[in-house]
Amino acid sequence: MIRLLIADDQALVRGALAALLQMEDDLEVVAEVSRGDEVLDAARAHQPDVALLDVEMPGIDGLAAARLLKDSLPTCRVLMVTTFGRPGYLKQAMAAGASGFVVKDTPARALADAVRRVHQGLRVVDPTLAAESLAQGDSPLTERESDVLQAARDGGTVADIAGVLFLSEGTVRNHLSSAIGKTGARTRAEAVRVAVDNGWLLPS
Amino acid sequence: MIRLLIADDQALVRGALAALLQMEDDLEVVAEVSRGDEVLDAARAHQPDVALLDVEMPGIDGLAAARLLKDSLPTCRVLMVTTFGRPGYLKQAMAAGASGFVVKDTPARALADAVRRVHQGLRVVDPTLAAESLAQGDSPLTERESDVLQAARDGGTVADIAGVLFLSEGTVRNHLSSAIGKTGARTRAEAVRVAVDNGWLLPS
DNA sequence: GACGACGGGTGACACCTGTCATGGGGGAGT
DNA sequence: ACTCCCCCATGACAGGTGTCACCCGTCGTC
Repeated sequence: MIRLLIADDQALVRGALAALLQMEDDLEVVAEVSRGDEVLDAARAHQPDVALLDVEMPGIDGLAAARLLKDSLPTCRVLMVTTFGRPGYLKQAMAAGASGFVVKDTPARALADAVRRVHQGLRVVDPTLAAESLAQGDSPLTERESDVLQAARDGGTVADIAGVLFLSEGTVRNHLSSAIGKTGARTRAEAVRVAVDNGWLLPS
Repeated sequence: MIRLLIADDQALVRGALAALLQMEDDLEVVAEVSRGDEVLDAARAHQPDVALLDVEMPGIDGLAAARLLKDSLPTCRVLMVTTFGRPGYLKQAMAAGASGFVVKDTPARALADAVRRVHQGLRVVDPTLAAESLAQGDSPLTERESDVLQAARDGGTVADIAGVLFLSEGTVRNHLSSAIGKTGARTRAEAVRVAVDNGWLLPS
């Protein structure tokens, strides 16, 4: 019996996923949580063998949750199950200690197999996503450039960003200009879009 | 036996949803599709009593699919099941002839009930969402303003937008300015964010 | 030690944006 | 007819934005 923990903020998806996996004879869902910051406590209480984590979650995101989980319960394998196949997420997930990375657009039967493979200690990665991830490489953005883009996400002005990050407006403009150049964009908004699509920015 | 059609682009969610509903004795999933433009054909072939449609789908979005479905198979009830609780989506869904609107963040047990209620001819609407929808009212944007915001979504310049919409740059700026004023934003990007959050723009 | 990459800053400049005034044309309601 | 609203357009203007050159200090590396 493989003991499972499921973390997803959408109750319907979470329940449906549980129903799907519960149908397998060798799988058993022992815990369900809806927030990233509930993962650790639930895992400690129910000692799952495999944790299925969504990336987008309230509280803390799935990647941070995976890190905490790996720190606290090293024997528990982590399988990321996410909506968006952003290549950057895969890298971050693997760096966070995840054993697998599956997009929600995979055949339903494959999930149970993925869970079993992960439980055996194998790595499971969506092949097309892995190719994309390797093809494009790491994020070209420096930490500060990412911060600035992150702050520019909801459409604030340079002054707003400077206020949030406690920077001079000129510095913000410089970082933005650099980020725009590196992303191949021609506008700040375009640069944000590119960075988000590639998973170079934090989730949420 | 209530015959169901499930339309969702994420294979995992679709399968899991089917598994969840299949567990009910009075429900039967007769068709699953992953694209909006496959809904009509599948419905004609399998004659479902209730169609569960996601809003975000490749091909055509769930709202357009609901319209087609209502035109072609009036006896088939439509229940929208979506990720994002954008108040504007609810209005559009109801206008498209949907009988119900459920967010994916509802308890799993409630879905089967919703399906049964819809099948009986009742309307099912998320209460908190209905309140929001009523509170904020319709989109204040004119058609052209929505078009311009839609075109501005991926961060293009005024010239780009003007090129796509075959408008003068000045006109684009005017529409943008008007949209910014109506949304209470202070930047084009902010206006886009507000409009998207409220469901005033088309999905995708 | 020299070098380069990064973070932070300033100043200047061309260009883009957002706003406003103003105009014309068309459709809907009174 | 008159009014109101929407759409399209033009011109002008202040302010925001993107780019560049140049500066400093720090840190890791060769």
